[in-house]
Amino acid sequence: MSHSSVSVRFAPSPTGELHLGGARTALFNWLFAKNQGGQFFLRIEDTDLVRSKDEYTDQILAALKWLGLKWDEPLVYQSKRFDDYKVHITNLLGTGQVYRCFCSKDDLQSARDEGHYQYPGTCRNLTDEGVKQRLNQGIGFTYRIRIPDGETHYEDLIYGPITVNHGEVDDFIVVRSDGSPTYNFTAVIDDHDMNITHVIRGEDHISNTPKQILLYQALGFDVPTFAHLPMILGHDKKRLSKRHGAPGVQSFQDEGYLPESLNNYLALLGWNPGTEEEILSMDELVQKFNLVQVQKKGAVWDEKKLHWVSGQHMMQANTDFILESIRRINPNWGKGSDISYLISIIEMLKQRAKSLTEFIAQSHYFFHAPESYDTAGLKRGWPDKNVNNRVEDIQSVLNEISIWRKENIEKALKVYAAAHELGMGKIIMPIRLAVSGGLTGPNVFEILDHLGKEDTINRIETALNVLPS
RNA sequence: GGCCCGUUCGUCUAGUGGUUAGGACUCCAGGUUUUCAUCCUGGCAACAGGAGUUCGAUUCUCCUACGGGCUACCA
Repeated sequence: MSHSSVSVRFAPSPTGELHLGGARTALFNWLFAKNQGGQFFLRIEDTDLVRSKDEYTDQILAALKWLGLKWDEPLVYQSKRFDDYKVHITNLLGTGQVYRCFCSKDDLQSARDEGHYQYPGTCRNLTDEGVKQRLNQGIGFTYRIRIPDGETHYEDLIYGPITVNHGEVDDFIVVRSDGSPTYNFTAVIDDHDMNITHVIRGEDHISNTPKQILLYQALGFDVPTFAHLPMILGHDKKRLSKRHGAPGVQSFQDEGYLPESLNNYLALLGWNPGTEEEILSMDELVQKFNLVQVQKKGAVWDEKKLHWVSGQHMMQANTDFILESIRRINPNWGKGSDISYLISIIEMLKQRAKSLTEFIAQSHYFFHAPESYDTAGLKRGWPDKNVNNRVEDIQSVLNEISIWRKENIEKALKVYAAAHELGMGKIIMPIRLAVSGGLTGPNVFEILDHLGKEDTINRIETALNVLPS
């Protein structure tokens, strides 16, 4: 039934939550698939029974959902495919492309410690008799692939032609002594069984690729196309990790970033649309994405730029969507207020908040009278006792307003300012301080309008009682 | 140790055998905004080094340096 020619997969290992590098790999796979009208699959690489945890799988899936990277069914778990792998081992053993290795872990390790980095080939040419003997003695064994002479060449969609001499490729282990298959082996079989056409993954897999190609050939499978993505780096230019304090994707959600912001920034890390546009919606990313524009060089993670990108998306974001997103990280936000009130607050503030958490912080005074006043703001806006007299005047001016709308408020205060030959700043700063506790925020007349007359008058009253402090 | 990959402003990047090497983030200085954010203007700031090819190299080739990755019975 599948008419699409392109199939890709993201294959995380559930040994930790989804990190930024994984998210970027997932995103690029997804974008490529969508751009090509292909399919995007997910495979959980849980062959490491010791380190894999279900809770990590759950976290990874949740993070991908949040990012909006929907995957096609079925979802593949490698741990459920051990029987499939076994069949291939039997065949490969039959043709001699795989052989049993009876070397112990310790022996191999000590050889490495002495500077012999490659497998010495101890068991490569054991006679049938020799094998039988060892089996009878009950010696544990692994399966290794027999790498033929020659060299392997492939064309990386991002890095170009890559050639490796087989002298550099070890007879690596494909099945451990406990019978479990290793990564390079399972990845090849799964990618084949899942009909993966393009393997898009991190650059750290470049040197695995020849090994896998050799495996494809031994198994008689078609070799897919490979594309390796450059790493995401920390400020020390080393691969980004927890050591850099790099958080999992989940925490970006908690910090109030919109998923499209993270996706947009992640896309810009190692890719560009070929134009000077930087703020792109998911649809635009899908439309413009291609592997040709992907960079070879690793890219340093820059939280500041993410923050800027986030601010751009906040400005453009749909108001209802922002409300929904805020409620997701803070279900109590604006509880008890009319939706229309909340909507108007969002429209006022989304221009100046760069994340949802900033937004929540900046919206506080729309729901609660200030409990304290910004110190630096007081210095400028309410420096001494003289201000109180003026504020009392203003309070009564406001009190006279019968139809409480921002135009009327503005007009009344301007009249007052003109009559007393005062700059508007002298009037607005103390009022802003009184109602919001600080000197930043949207148009002050609009704030008063939203707060309502009673609240405004009360907050000014409170300020008159406690200020200057 | 070996192999593979990479190298343009601090960071993300554009770019061409001849360009004042462009943009974005950050930072700084102005302007607009009665505040803040936005917005506008301006500024700082890069082709790792050395050979070679060439009339001419940031661009092509080689070497060096530096950085990264892999070299596991991890993925």
